[in-house]
Amino acid sequence: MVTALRDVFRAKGWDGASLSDLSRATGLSRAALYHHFPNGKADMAAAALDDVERRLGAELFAPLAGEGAPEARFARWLDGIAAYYRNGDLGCLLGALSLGQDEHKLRPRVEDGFTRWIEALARLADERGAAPADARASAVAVVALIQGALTLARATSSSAPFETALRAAPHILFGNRSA
Amino acid sequence: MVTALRDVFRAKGWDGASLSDLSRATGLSRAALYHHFPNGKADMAAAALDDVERRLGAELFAPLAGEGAPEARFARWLDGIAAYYRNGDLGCLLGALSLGQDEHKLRPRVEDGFTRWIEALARLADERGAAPADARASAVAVVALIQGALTLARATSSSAPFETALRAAPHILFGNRSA
DNA sequence: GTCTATAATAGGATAGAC
DNA sequence: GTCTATCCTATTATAGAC
Repeated sequence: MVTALRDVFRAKGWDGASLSDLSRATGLSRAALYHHFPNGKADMAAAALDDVERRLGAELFAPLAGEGAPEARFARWLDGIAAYYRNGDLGCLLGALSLGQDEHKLRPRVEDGFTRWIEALARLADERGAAPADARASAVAVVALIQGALTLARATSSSAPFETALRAAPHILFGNRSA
Repeated sequence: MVTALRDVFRAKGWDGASLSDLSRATGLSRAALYHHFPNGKADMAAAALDDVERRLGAELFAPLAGEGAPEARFARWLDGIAAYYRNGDLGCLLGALSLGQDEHKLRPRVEDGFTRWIEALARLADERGAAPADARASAVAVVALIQGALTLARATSSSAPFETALRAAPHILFGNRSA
């Protein structure tokens, strides 16, 4: 059920995801949703964030910090990313929730999610011997690249930008970029 | 007036931008807005797209195709981009409108806008001698990078990701990346 | 051209039956 | 736990005065 909610937020964002949408996706009435999530949409989005964090943490970010060459781990991670986003057909929950509701409670969680992505990738670049500042800059660039590629994929109804971005990612994370 | 509308869409996206928001930003009543834009929000967003296309076309993309070394033109373009997005404080209209309203009339225009960005940058990489496919891939990566950096900047309330992305952009567009 | 007033609808949320 | 029914508010849109 949470995955159904999650997918609505991924596809429509905070403002676009109405209770009717969420009700339809889950097969539950609006009132029934309030039984599971007393605070309404905010609780549903929080549950979706929980689900994504738990799932991606276990399947993608744990192996990323495992053993083997950094390049090989990153390549596996990219494969996982491609699968999770279905080659660009699905959006990113963090990105979708970053627009809208100005003052809401989810903001820190979204920010935190992005920070974790960046730190995990920065560690990888760091292992390869990059200077800390360069490692972080490369990691930021890779996360931005993937986020933007999902935006382009959605806007153009094509998976091509996403695939292009994933191919470029290793060069950006590990490539020799001075300053 | 159109720039006020534009900025609301940039900040809140299609779903988040209500007529009340647009009315407040312009200082006009909702009814007065309908006088200028008979079809409501859709017309306002279209006018915002017109404004952005005209403005960026003249100030950024025309000089990009001008004379001088590609690297220098690209550097000036990046300066213009930084100014237009106020170092990441403002969002991208295309990106903001890419989420929401499933079937609406603006979709082709958003797609077209992104396509023009990509083609302009691809020409630049092409001038530098990149193979056509590589030039296009690099251009896609740069547009995605900038888009994603704006998402990160908004999510983290920091201009740092945006500035990092702009520094990385020349290496991605012109750097030696083999396939 | 802009306003006030108003309609019609959708969204968010709650009450209470089962 | 899930439903129907309901409420309140916000949103989109229109009518008509000035």
